[in-house]
Amino acid sequence: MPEGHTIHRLAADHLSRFGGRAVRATSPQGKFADGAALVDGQVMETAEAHGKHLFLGFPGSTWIHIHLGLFGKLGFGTAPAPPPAETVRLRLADTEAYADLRGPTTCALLTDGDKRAIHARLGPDPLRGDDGERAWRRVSRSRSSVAALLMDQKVVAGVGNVYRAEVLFRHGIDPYRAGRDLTRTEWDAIWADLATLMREGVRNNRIDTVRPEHTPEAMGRPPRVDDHGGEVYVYRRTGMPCHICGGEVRTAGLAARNLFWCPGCQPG
DNA sequence: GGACCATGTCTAC
DNA sequence: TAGACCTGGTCCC
Repeated sequence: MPEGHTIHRLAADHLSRFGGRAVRATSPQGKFADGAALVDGQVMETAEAHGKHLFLGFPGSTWIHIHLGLFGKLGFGTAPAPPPAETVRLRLADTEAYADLRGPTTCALLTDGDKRAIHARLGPDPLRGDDGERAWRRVSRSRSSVAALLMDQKVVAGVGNVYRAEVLFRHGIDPYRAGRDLTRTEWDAIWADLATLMREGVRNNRIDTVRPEHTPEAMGRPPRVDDHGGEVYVYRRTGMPCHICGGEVRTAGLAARNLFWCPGCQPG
């Protein structure tokens, strides 16, 4: 269940295992059989990510485009690969390693032109070294809530429900505030923080957002591990006390997703 | 074994 | 905004 940091990590993982090497490609599940046959035996030349989209590059300007969606997973293993499960959409393998893709929203072949079109409809990505200027132009003109804007991939590519909730908490911003009511200073701080948090997410392969001074050890409280593997302030902590003010963390539906925030620390 | 939920996105109404 | 879609983990019977 991936946000942008996971996809950038996966791009790097593909490059380190398969970059410059010929790979066998198969689709045990069958839904990508034609695509797999076309790249089978080809050299993986590059791998890159933009937001939550992963692109694996093969000769002849041919790309495998992968979007994991909510359920998709990519798992790596060491050769020899075991018989694949029936749900594996795509298996890439060489003599050293294999990668199994399951449950993606998208796994398709693209031309260069197709790929450019995807980049064009995505907003700037903090993990691609983009600056926040283009995003600010949209945010500062929008009546939509900052919570909705952060999840809009045309505005910012790569942010998902966890980073949205956490970055707004870290900056004390009410998720329902309209984008056009943010100050430039607030937006710049959010953008810079996203870049820092997401880079750390790539490095650690998990989302941690709690500042050192707010860890349980620093605050003299019992240790805790949030059930998605990282340390967070509000994500999926509904009804629990806020680490900072002790008030109750709240949740609400916003555009078919769960929004989490602390009304005490993020006043409207 | 079944219901339900999830870090996502698209489409139809 | 509701429903669809792709999978797997957890909880409850």
